[in-house]
Amino acid sequence: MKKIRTRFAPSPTGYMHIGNLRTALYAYLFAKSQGGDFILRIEDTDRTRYVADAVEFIENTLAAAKIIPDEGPHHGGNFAPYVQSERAEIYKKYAEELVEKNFAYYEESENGVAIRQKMPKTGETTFFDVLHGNITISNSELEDQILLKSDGMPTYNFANVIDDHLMEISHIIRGTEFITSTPKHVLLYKNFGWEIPTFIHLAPVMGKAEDGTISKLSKRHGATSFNDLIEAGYLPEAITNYVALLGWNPKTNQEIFSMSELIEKFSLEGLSKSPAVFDYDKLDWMSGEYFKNMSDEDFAKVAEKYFSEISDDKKVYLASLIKTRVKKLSEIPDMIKFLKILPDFDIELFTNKRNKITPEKSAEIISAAVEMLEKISDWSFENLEKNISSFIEKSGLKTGTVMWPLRIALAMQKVTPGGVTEILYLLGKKISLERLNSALEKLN
RNA sequence: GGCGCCUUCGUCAAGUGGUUAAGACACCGCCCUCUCACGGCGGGUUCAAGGGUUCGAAUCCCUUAGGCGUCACCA
Repeated sequence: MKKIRTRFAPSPTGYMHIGNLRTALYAYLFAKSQGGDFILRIEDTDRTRYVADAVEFIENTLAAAKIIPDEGPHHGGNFAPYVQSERAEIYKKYAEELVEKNFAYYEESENGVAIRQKMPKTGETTFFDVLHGNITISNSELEDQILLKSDGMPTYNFANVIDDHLMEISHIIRGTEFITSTPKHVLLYKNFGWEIPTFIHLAPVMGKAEDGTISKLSKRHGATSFNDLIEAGYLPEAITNYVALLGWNPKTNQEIFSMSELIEKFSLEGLSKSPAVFDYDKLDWMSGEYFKNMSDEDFAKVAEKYFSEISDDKKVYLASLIKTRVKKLSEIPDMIKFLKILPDFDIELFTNKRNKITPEKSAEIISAAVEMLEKISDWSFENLEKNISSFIEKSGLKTGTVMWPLRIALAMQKVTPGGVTEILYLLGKKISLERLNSALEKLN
């Protein structure tokens, strides 16, 4: 059997749209699942759109997503070069061959000489697409397209055919926007007498705007590039996992997949031919699943830059509290800000109906708690827990009734990651007592 | 506008003539609980519309509507 070879052929724009990333992922997964090769090829034939370092950017992004090309600009391979601007001579040769065969012709204009493909005026062209079946388009819809521009560079429609053939690409996986230009490509393959590869045109990734309208995912929908998402604090693995399921389903109820599981389970049959809306809620959930499944140590490492104000010996402990409460890393600073800076005193917070708490009652409880806490020298979490529970027991009050005013005094906010004991431990004895005493003063 | 593609819960989706139309996210309720989370249990909401074919249609055919794409010396 012929070796499966797929390619990802982006133009170097310095931006990795999530739809492009998904295309690359599927091409990669398909090749790898079949024991084939995945090729990265840069389509930079439009010299006016040159972006510095864009090739490195693409390579780095793929690497972060764990999509590793077998061949590419910096990966080597038997079909180099993998950058189209470096292959100009090749396209020129084939374009001239087409002119000789009378399938193309020269055209003069003020820009210089270009070569156009001669399209049949009648009949129709049919090609097979794995997702859509046979697609037929009348040749009368086709124009004599430019093959070689007057600057000597090929157009996309020409270069991709030459390269896909020369690089022995077996399956072309790309977006639906190329469906209508595929007959032109097919005609080219026929003109050369080349074998036609298998086409798989993927449905686009859509975005939902605030007003509910749905359109192709774009910047108006917020973070829409892989890098935007990383910046927002999602794990690359979570993004890849989510994106893989956006348009492909494994026919089981499994949702969490490692890259190797993805490769193992991937098949073309699971690909969906209708557009899929990118759902940030579900990405959040999946991201949370990844965090929860991490060890405290690993989470602390990944959240390192957001933990900068916490002393090293407490980072892993903090991680254990945060990892079940976070969907993206960028939420961490707001969540733990109170550890460093106590929000302004607000007496309203000391009133809580459910726990039957009033500012007056709070003062009593805090005062007694301060007395108890001052005597504690072993400020470990376990010891704090022990002392606090016996303190509550002796008081005859309900746990919530005692904890509420303490939490408010310590954090000055109703919601905290972790309970009062956790906060006491994180804050340390000195600061804890300072905050408690300060609240007491203001309450009296 | 021509041509092409698409259409099952709000979203991702299973489903290929006979099912109570899975599952997940989100949402709601309950339990757990010192707050918020986590975890557990439960709930509502779906076959775009209209015609056929058939004993029987989400599944097959036709029409309509809507969405998207494409008509470049961009990719």
